Order: sequence, then structure tokens, then C-alpha cells
Amino acid sequence: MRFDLTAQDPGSKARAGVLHTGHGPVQTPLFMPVGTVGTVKGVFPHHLKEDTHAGIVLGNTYHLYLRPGTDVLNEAGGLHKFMGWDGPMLTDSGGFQVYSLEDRRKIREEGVTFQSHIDGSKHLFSPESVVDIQRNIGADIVMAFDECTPYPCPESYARDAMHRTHRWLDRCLARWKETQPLYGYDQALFPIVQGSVYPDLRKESADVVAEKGAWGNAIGGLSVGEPHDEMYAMCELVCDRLPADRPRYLMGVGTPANILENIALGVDLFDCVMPTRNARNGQIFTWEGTLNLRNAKWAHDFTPLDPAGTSFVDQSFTRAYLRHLIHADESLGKQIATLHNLRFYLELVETARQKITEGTFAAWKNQVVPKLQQRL
RNA sequence: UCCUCCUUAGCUCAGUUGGUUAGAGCAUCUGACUGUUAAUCAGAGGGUCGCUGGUUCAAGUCCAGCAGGGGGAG
Repeated sequence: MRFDLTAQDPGSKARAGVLHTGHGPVQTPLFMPVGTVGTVKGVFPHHLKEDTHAGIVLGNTYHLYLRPGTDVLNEAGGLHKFMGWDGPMLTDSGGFQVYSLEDRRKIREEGVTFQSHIDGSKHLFSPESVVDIQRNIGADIVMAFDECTPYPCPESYARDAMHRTHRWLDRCLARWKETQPLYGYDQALFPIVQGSVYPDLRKESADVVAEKGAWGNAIGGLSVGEPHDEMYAMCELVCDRLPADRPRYLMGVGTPANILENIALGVDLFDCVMPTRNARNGQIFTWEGTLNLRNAKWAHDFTPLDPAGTSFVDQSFTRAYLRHLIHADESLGKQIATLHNLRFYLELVETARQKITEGTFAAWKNQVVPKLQQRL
């Protein structure tokens, strides 16, 4: 894996670069659509590539391990072949499920025992097993096993969880060195910074992570309900301590405004379920703000879905039609909304990259963020 | 013509031996959603209980008549 920085914004810490993965290069800043169980819900891989211009797609270790299972993925020759996606892929380790499935897991030093949300069966996820599973999935970027803490979180617990995550990181790295890629292309392991919203913990964690010299580094444990100011403060503090010549990945973020603000702090990679999940629930993101297509006000609006949009669905369908599809619970409505939102998120980071390259990102960002936060 | 059953929210229906402010699901409207347990979740609006009388301290509930509808007999 290689990361080439190509531009630095003079008015902020934003930068542009190219990340070379086992399945080709991607340009940063980049947004990565979430495809938890081996599908970005409602979107063909072809449309993902040709219409949304997605670079990297996410998968999830916990979910894919439970279904279809590591053996199936291995037989298929990895998740890329299994799902028909030949671009770069990143898999989350299951660390987020430690947070989101709090009531059906038990944390021990050895690892985390989950009770399957599908059939109730129990499974141990350890730093070692999570590396093994991701070797089998064949992700280009493999995430270390971490513990994502909730918000709010007492400092004493945040410290314990962070130190546990650091110990797990060492075990991940050890397993990483003992094992090889299974499908003939390179994989890279990204460690994850934790520390909740405590500056001292974040600094300590960032320093521990930076010292590992990984190909890229991630910031976890944010976007779990903390105020945006705290998220930005933690992100800036951590970015300043992570190596500048390696990509920084802020996990799980976020709204369009969140993404631009964090790009300004030096983040290169983002992922979030927001554009896909919210699309299925009728919310559309545009440069003018967000709109809820279930609202009655769109019933007779025959203007294009997004007049400024750059995907084919934006010009092909009207707001009134999409509202109808969503009200009728037609799957095409969710598909159209998802495609639009993903294209918008990708256009957002593409435009950010262009502004960084031109050296005008900071002013542009400050101008555009208030509009992005409007409700239409 | 007679017998019988039914009529409660936009729709389909609950509603105890008469007893606080008549409920649900769906629909409608409005929110929420941040490394997906999410095609999910939450909230709100909406009723002259077919109509008119009667019994009763009190009627969606009991009685009578009428109207509309279902079924049966002739």
C-alpha cells in the first residue's frame, strides 16, 4: 500500500492524495459507502462504480462471519468475487458491534463473546480471529479489533477500554505478521485510536497508534452521540499526532457538514451509513440542504429530484414521483434515493478535493456548510 | 312480507356483569437516523359510538322505533 499526498490546502489542514490499494488507486478525501453484509443495500456494484463513483466499499467482519460465513467467502475466493465488486474494499473488524450490540456481548481480555442477533449462538471474536476472518474476506484494508465506547463514557472506563484496545492492537499486529494474504493481492492493517472525548486519552492513544507505523490510521469512538464540537476537537487533536504521510480514516462520520469540517482537520477517509440508511427512510441530501421526501409538500413538485445533481436519477425522476414511490413502499424509491445520496456524498468529497487542489478549500467550506445544514 | 345479524377514527376492527378522558392495526401528518441488530424507530392529528326516543345516578354497552347493509325463509 502506498499513499501519495498531492495537495495541501493553505487555509486549513485539509489535504488531497492518492491511496494505492490491492485493487487499484483511490483519490482522497474519500467517502466509502457501507455495505455491511456484502451489499450496499439496494445498489448494484455496477451502479456503485459507474454512477456514484464510489472508490472503496465497506464490509463488516461480524456480519459476514455470521452470514454467509467464512468458509463460503473463502470458497468464493474472497468477498470481492463473491459480491461482484472489483474495486477496493475495507472491512470493519466488529469493534463497532461491541458498541452497537452492547446488550448481547461480553468483553474479556481474550476478546468479545457475542450472542448472534440471528440465532442466539455464541461466538468469540478475538484480535487473532478477527484478523483471520478479514484475511478470508480479502479486504484491501483490514481494521484492527477495538472497543468502541459509548457516549457519555466515564473517564476511568474509557481509559481501561483504550488500554485494552492497545493490547488488542499488538495481538492483531502479531497475527498479521504470522499470516499472509490469501488471494494474491496486498492487504493493509489499520489500527484505531480510541479515548472517548478525553483529550489526554486521545493524545496517548494517537501516540501509541502512530508509533506502530501502519499504512494508515483510524479514529474510532466518535459519532456516537457526542456534540459536534467535541468530535471536532478530538479529531483535530488526534490528526495532529498521526503521521502526515499516511491516510487518516475517521470511522462512522457523518453528515455532509461533519465530513467537510473533518476534512479541514486533516481526515482523508470517511464512511457512514447515513446516505444509505437515511435514503431508505426518505431523506435526501443536496447542496441546498436536506429534504424529507415523505413530507406532503413534495406531492405536487414535478421538478427534478435534484436539479443540481450529477447522477442520472437526479434528472430522470421528479420529487413528486420519488415521494410516491417511498409512500407506496416501492423498492425502486429506496434505490433511487440511495443512488442519489451516495452520488451526492461522493460529489461532496470530489469537490472538496478539487478545492484543496485549487487552494480554496477553507473559504469554500465555510460558505457551503451553512447551506448543507438547511432543511428544505 | 317475515326472521336474523351488523352499523364505533379515512379503512379493518376491539370495547368485560352498564362505571375515570372510547382503544388497536393500517392509512395520514411530523420527527429521528453518524465504523447498519435499521425496508427501522418515535410522536401527533383524527370519533355527535347510524339516527330518534326511553330506562338509569350513569348508556358505545340495556329497551323501542326508524334508516342503511349482510344472510335466511317465503
